[in-house]
Amino acid sequence: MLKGVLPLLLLRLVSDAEDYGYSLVLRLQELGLADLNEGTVYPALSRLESRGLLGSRLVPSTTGPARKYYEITPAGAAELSGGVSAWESLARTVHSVLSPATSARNQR
Amino acid sequence: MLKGVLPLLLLRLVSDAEDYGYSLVLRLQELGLADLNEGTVYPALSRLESRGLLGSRLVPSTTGPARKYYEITPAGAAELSGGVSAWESLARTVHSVLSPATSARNQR
DNA sequence: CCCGGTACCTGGCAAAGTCAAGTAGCTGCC
DNA sequence: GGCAGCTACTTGACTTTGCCAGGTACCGGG
Repeated sequence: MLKGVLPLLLLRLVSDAEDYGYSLVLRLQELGLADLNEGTVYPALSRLESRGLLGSRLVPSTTGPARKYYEITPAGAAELSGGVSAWESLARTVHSVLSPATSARNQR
Repeated sequence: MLKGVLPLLLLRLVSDAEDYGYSLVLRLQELGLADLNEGTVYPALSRLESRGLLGSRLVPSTTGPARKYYEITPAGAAELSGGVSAWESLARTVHSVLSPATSARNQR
């Protein structure tokens, strides 16, 4: 399970430069999320769009059907930055619990 | 959302020393998971027990109803160690995607 | 002309967390 | 004695979200 960070990852990738679903799937797979499925990503993108965090436009491709490029909206950027801090905070907490005394001791 | 790390946190806390649900809720809240609810923790503990990762016994208390103490099983310990590496791997991946743009300035 | 790669969508499912409420033992206060 | 309030666990309905499977469709090459 991706534990709900997927939307965050998508926002982040798209915030660099607009991109389309299929490409995002491939990028995430290469980043180490090998068993990530299209059936997971596309709905996630749709949700983000319907929440107004992403915008999209169709662009014809010469190598296949039209691609749906997504770009981040201001609301999406806000969500992203809030989400990143939430994630960092959670990750720190989890790490401090999971890792034995060595690091748990001088964590804040 | 705690996104699936909760079982891991519980296994970890219990692996230190056996403990009961209510106490675990309080400990996790103090660790920074303030909006964590009993309704989240108790079912999570039950699931872990039904999967054979935790064992339990009832112990009468002088300050209220009997407490259900959980202790980790060998299977639970295995699950824990596997889960920790999975988490750390995921965390690393997520961090590497998220970090680049969120300038290093508001890191810890 | 069909196959394989590109590209998207959908519906049904299951796991896990949230919310809300309920049950019940215990202490202390009036 | 009764009630408030803390302790402690349980349960049910609901929602999100990821997983799986399948479907549609455009394209180039053998």
